Amino acid sequence: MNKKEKIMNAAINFFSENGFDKSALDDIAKYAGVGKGTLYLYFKDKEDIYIKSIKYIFDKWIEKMDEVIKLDLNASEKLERYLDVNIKQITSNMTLAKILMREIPNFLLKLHKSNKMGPMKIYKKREKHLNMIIEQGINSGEFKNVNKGIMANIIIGSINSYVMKYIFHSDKICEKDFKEYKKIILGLVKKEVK
Amino acid sequence: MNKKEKIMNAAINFFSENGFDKSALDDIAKYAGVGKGTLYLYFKDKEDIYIKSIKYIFDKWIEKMDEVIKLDLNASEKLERYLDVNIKQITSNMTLAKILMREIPNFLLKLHKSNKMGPMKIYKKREKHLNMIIEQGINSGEFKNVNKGIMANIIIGSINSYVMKYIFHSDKICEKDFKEYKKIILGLVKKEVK
Amino acid sequence: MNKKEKIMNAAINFFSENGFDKSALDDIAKYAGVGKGTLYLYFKDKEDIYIKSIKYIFDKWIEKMDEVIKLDLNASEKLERYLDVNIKQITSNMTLAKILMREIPNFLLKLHKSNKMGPMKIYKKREKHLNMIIEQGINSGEFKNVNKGIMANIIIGSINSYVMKYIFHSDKICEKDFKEYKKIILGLVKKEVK
Amino acid sequence: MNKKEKIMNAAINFFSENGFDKSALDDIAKYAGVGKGTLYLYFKDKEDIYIKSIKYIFDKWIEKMDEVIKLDLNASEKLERYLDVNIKQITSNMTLAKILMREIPNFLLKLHKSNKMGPMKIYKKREKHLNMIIEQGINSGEFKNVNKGIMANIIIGSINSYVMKYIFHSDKICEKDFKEYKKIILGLVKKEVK
DNA sequence: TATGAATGAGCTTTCATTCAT
DNA sequence: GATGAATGAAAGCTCATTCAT
Repeated sequence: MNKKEKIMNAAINFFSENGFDKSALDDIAKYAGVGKGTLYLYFKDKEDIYIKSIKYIFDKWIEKMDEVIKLDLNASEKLERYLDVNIKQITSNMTLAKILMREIPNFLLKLHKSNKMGPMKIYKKREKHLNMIIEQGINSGEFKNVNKGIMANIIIGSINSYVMKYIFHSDKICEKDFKEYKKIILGLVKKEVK
Repeated sequence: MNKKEKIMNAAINFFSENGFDKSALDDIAKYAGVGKGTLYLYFKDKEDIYIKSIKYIFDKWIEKMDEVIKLDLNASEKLERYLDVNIKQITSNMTLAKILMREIPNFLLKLHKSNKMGPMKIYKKREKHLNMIIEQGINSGEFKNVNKGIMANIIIGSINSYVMKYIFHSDKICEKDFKEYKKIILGLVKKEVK
Repeated sequence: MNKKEKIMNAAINFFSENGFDKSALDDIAKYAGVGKGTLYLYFKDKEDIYIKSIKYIFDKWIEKMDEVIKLDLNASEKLERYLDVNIKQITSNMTLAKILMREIPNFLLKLHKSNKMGPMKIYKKREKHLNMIIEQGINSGEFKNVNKGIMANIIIGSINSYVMKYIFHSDKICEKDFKEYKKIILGLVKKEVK
Repeated sequence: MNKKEKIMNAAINFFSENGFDKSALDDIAKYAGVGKGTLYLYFKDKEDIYIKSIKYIFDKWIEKMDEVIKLDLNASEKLERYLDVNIKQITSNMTLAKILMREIPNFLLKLHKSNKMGPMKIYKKREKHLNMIIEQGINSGEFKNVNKGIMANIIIGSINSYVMKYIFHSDKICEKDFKEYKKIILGLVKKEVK
């Protein structure tokens, strides 16, 4: 892991735990094992560390999702795997969960305010992925002819809800619940079998 | 409007726009038309203003939702009205939308950290409401026998997704989209008609 | 002395001794007997403290010069008194001397760079004063018909030179020297007596 | 130009424009085309670069003045040429002008504070030169029997005033003004002709 | 000899909180 | 109750200097 990555890892650690303003560069530097001045060799300022770090962890996550999309599976299997990757990944990693829940909205509003919506495209990835899966399912006749955009948003929203639940009741989330959840989501899109 | 309310209104205004840390008590006091010291007569500290203000706006919103719940309607009509109240209210009020999107998660994580989960019950209200509506639908035979908890979460998540979309593309959100959205949500729970 | 003046006095003390950048607001606040934050109640930022403080001491000095100008004296006497006020005042006050020597040029270049030349008019006061005295002398027939502007500049330059000498050899500057100096300056402008 | 000179040239460039504290060694090294560490092979620290650079440009300038002193001219011609060298040189080179106006005083106070007055002798050169010219004039009967030291200081001061005027009103300074100025300075020392 | 990545002391500035009035 | 002047801890950021290469 090079120095830039060390810094981003440290940053993510504090940002996810305390949010942007309550995270001190002093702590991030110490945790990363570098001098405070070193941060400024790799990043322009605190916001730059924040944005690049969020994007960094997001990109790693998106990679995993992209892999699923490329698999040679039918739409139902793919959607199931996709939910696995999303929920399992997130709920096995409190940091990612907190980022998703608090920092992403904060991050988007920040970008929105400063008109730097470029990086926001990372956020649209999930929407795009789900659109692709649903389209595949419709074309292959597996899925009902639902409105892709709206359905994608419903699924994303449900993932987020699930994550939020996890953060506050992580003990009560179990494999059985998750199976039930997946079954319902699949039920939303799959054609009824007579 | 008494002084405490004036302060909370001012607070909401800044918190929703700039978040907790970027909102200055100086501005809040000025906007509320009271002295800075006065804030401390009504609230313990900044966080107390934050928590009470979020709760305040939330409660007013919950009241509206409670009204719907009490109406003498069948489950489908009630769910539709409930979505109306949620989406219409939120998307006609950017402040509320931003609170929902950014401050609520932040707020919950804050409470979670400081072990003051008491106020969090306000957040469970929507879950409870939806549970009630779905239960009514199931009992009356209108709705399929879905898992209430999971379905409630899916619906809440979809509302949140919808709000986020609104914040970033408020121009593109139209009545037609909303109708389609409602039809789909209702489709999730209603029994098929032969 | 009110708080703003206390701060400016403290500021002048450090700025004259160490220059702008080597003067710490921490020290200025401590010396002034106020909290660091208090500086920002009375001034916008460090540069504002600097500019206002320089202007402050300059203005007090200009007042003294203005008094001389208003005296009912002939031009020779007035010029002599003017040199007294300039040299005596400066050389009895190392702070003023250092301000004149280092901070004023620095100050002017700063203003020049930031295009805020408004306050520079304070610097033109001496030029104006001398122009007035010389004009009076010419009109009354006491002085030769010299070029006022150039002569005023020569006199100002000579004062500055004198001050610089003082800073580095304050021990060697004596009353006798000063008398000689004044005689020469007066000799530059006064008509020869047959 | 060797590396040391390259560095001093770069240094002068920044010091004259921004002063000591606002000039970054980073920029100086880059401008000089050497590594930042290299600065420390040739100089002890930033102040050393500053002092040696000022001295360097000063020495080059003094050389020019020395040449005039050595010329086989009468005192009046020499003084005129001396003013030419001073004013023309300075006012054709904003860098030199700014050094003279701001950095020299700063430089001298710095040296004075750290008791390293050795290099200050460079500053006395002009005084010495003028003393020599005036002495020559007095001895040859061209000049009045003025106090050399004081007269030298008056002339130096007038040059400085002239330079300051130039920096702020460089457009308005013209050949005609300069001629008038020289005539007056010469008038100060030359014997009246019946 | 030459480098530039790395450092951390030191700076300015902000702002929640206090308290005398 | 109501105020706002005063505070100082805490933060982000800069940059002269070092040192492994």
